[in-house]
Amino acid sequence: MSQYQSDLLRLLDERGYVHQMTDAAGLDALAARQIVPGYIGFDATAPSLHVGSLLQIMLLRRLQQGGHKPIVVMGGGTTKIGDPSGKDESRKLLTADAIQANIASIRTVFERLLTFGDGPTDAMMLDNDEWLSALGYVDLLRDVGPHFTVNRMLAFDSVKLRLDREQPLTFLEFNYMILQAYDFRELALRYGCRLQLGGSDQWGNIVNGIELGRRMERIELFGVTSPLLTTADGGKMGKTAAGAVWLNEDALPSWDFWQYWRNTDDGDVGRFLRLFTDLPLAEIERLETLGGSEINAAKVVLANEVTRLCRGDDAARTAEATAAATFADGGTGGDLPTLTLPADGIALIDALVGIGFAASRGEAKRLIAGGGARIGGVAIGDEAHHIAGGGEVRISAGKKNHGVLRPI
RNA sequence: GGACAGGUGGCCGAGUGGUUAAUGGCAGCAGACUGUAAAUCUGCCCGCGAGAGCGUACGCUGGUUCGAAUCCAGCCCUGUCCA
Repeated sequence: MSQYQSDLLRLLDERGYVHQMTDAAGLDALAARQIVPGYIGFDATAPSLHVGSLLQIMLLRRLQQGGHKPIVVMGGGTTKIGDPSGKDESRKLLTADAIQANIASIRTVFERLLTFGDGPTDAMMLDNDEWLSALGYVDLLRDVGPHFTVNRMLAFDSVKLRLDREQPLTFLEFNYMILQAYDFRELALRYGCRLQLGGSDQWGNIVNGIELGRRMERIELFGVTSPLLTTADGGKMGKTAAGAVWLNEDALPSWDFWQYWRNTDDGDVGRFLRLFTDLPLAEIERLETLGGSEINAAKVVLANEVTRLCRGDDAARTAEATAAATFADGGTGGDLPTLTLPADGIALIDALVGIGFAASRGEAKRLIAGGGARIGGVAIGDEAHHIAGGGEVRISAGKKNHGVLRPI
């Protein structure tokens, strides 16, 4: 396994980050010899990335830990286009202002996971709009166009999928891969970037960039892709009752974030510990051998570590304390969602909606009818139930969603 | 520009005048079992309403009809082929 020379490849390999790699020996030699600037591109379509992107961010973190320079490329320019990969619908186009606001918001998470600065291995964040916007169409066609054949572009999965499904693929989107390849070349010229990382769905795009670099500039570039992360039951990562699991705290409370990790499938625990935490491998190996219900201890460690990385120490500690109070003692912890309880009480339905456990009154009723609504741990089957005011009340929807009604 | 096919609930996909708020699958939520896991089984799954019911909904606009997702017309969008 670890016949690699470089710390970087050894690190990536032993923690399970590598799906495919171009010229492993070449990259290994390079990384052993010099600081390798490497980049990953991120979307700027929303004000926060979600856990699906965390693996990529961790790749950059490992790059830095391995003594190299991570470059975060925000797709300000490419977001104006939309990557057709893996999507079967075109994305909505965003205004420049919205994109800039998104980038600023996303940056806050990167600052927790990477060390930014001016040093040789400090991270930097760029916006590809910087060079893409300045491109002249004719120049681009002349310089880059000859290096792409439509034949090959049509063979790409991202394109083929759309065509096979008889779904529209606009020319705008078709050009995405060209611009991404151009990014790599541009980063190589500007910053000596030699490596692009990404999810396995980016393999084609990455290889394009490598080829473009070689053909236009005769630079040798490298690519590494990480495995597509699915949960043990085959689903995509990153969905909860409330929707996507956002990395930004203002998009998803840390309590919910912590809970997401706490509820990891048994079969994913070891893998996730390796990928998403800095725990030493020996420690992880010990944790993943825990059997039966003991594996819950490992899940708590996972939740704590990931929350600590993404949200900070306090967030992790509060969430853990809340979980202990809520689940182990059946009480209420500080992190639970709260709703003020008026002096004359509140209808159960309104409380469920108000605290966010039901999206509509109808949904709240169904929850009650299904036996999922609890007050102080006791299931309430009466839709018209009224919660009396006065003291603090614990309200639950199902076994996992708990909240507190607190008198004013 | 022409011919043909198509646009249905988060997604896929049935439905071609009435018992259709619309079969089925996926995703999601809840219950049982458990370990805040998985698998399995059960229920739920547009909104409002205690309820009878009401309001919205099958690309858009208008029409035919007692009654339309279903028929007609125009428009918009997509695909395939032709020019």
